[in-house]
Amino acid sequence: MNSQQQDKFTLINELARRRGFFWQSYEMYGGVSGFVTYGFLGARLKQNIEKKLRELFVNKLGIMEIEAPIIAPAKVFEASGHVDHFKEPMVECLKCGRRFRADHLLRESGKLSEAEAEKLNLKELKEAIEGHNVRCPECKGELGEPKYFLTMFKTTIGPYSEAVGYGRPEAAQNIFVEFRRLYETAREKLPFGVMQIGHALRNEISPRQGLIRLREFTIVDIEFFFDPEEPNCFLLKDFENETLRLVLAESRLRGSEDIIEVKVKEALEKSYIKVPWQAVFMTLAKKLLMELGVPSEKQRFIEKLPWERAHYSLQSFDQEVYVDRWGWIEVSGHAYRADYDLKQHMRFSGVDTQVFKEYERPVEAEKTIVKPLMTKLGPVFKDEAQKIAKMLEETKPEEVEVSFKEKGYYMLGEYKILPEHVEIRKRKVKEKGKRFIPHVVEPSFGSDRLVYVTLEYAYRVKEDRVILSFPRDIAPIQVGVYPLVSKDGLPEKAMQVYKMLVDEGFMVEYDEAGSIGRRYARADEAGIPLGITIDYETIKNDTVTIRDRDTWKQVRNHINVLPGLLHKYFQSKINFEDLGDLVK
RNA sequence: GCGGCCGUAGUCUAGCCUGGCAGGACAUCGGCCUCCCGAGCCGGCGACCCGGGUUCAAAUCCCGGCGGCCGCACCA
Repeated sequence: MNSQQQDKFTLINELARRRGFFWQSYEMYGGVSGFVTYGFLGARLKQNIEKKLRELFVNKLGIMEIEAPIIAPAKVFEASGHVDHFKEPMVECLKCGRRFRADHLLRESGKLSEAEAEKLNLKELKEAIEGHNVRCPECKGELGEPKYFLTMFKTTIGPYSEAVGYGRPEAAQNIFVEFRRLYETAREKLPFGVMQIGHALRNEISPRQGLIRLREFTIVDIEFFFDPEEPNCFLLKDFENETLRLVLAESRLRGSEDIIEVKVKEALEKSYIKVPWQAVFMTLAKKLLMELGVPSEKQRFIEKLPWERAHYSLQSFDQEVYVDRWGWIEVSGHAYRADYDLKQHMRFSGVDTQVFKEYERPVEAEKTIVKPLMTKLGPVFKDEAQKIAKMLEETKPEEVEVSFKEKGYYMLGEYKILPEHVEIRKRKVKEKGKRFIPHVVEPSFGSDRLVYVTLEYAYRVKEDRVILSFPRDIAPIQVGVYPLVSKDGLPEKAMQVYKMLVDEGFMVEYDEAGSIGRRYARADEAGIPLGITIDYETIKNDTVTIRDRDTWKQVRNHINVLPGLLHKYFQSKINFEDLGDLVK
């Protein structure tokens, strides 16, 4: 195969394996799809990309970063809805053992529409398969019981099989389950954001797109909490004139994927994007990708259709980047999760996830209070009285009052509460504030996908040589140091320069193997932005040449000004031409 | 998960049809040479995806598995 005919995905995967950016894990045992190991260059590239995310969100926006376990007890993902939603119905042929998506068989057999088939539960699927006499499409054998294939990794915690745990399919839930403590740490003020960068696990049925779809991958989840009654974003004025390229759900429903280019301000005025904070995060995501080397015209935000959205989301945009092989692929998702998750965890755990917000001025209001009379509840409900009292406190008093008036009793779950069990009081109160569950917008990045698109957009071919033109602030190695030839004291001098730059905190590589041209070529392929060459002039006057990876131009300057200039260069405060006098 | 194609050093590949010592190129390492872009010379390391079968003998033929690519499906 000729390298010119291959697509960039293939070229990048080959280069990645050869130069040690990443490769498929467990090759020794035949390899397992969906798992990847980053080598020296790739691990550092990924760290540098994540460092940029931290600079952007943690340093500049004050979002708090946490690090929490990958394994969670089953309850967490039961509450979050993942146990119910993160699964596909499968059915196995009793004769040949092949497995199929149960709903797809029904759809393909022409008996049901896509929407109908998707709604069925296991029992209904079984009945539909039997009722329509659907058989194995391969061998016409009889089909067994439909079963769900759970796409979360399941395990047990400790030695007891009943202690079920799941590998997290997203890093978000850690933030929701720790909400109370995080809110306290944020000094009980809204809005505030929490970020987690970590591994997530999804047992994909058939992943085979390299870094694009993995079973274990790094996810960057940010949960940004705000008061739904005050959704305005104090950063909006900095971003309202930025443009976003959107593909709206309404136009997708009309069968068009046209991209509209709108200013953030307009997107909010026209309600294309429901929450201002979400628009701001989308803008930041766009800028981030540009800094990783993806031009804005190769990016778009596509609004998910209602049935494409995750179960927790009210509005979702996927940030997509155009790549050579697959066209548009998702690099980040922006979901408006509202109060879904905190509400669910409050329901399942019984822990109050509401926040209290003080009004500027107290509001006078008449309040109905249902006070449980323990002397009455105790004898009737015995040891359940405590629990009932607590449940009554969480019930809306008005509901109880209305029910007493209409029916003479109130059903609290399975408990029948009579008027004599409680005291209903009206009281004028000064409301000092309100209690509510914060809403949340979630920007979520796939770290591995960011690495991939960075590689693809850095990939260039110049005079038949491969160059990885990484933006200078994420290059895994910053500087190469080379003696022009390995004799006459040049290597010794080069080692001095190498050590000085290492001491200055740069990522430096020393190389004296082979011809100088070969070393430059190797460095270009590893994406090293600058090459410093020690030649015979260095011996005379302590000057070196500095070579630019992308243009192959060289400048010359004194060794002792290198540290200061290089620091400025890597902070993008000066350009290559400012590093010295142009050679030739 | 289904169908088609495929699997030989780090990479690309010859050999497979017709069974008989697995060869080359690039990369890499050591040496020589070398005053700025994968130069040259000498030398070294390094491979038949795994398992089973047929056979005196399997990279080669057969079966199964694993993995890859393409298409379908999936991607909450």
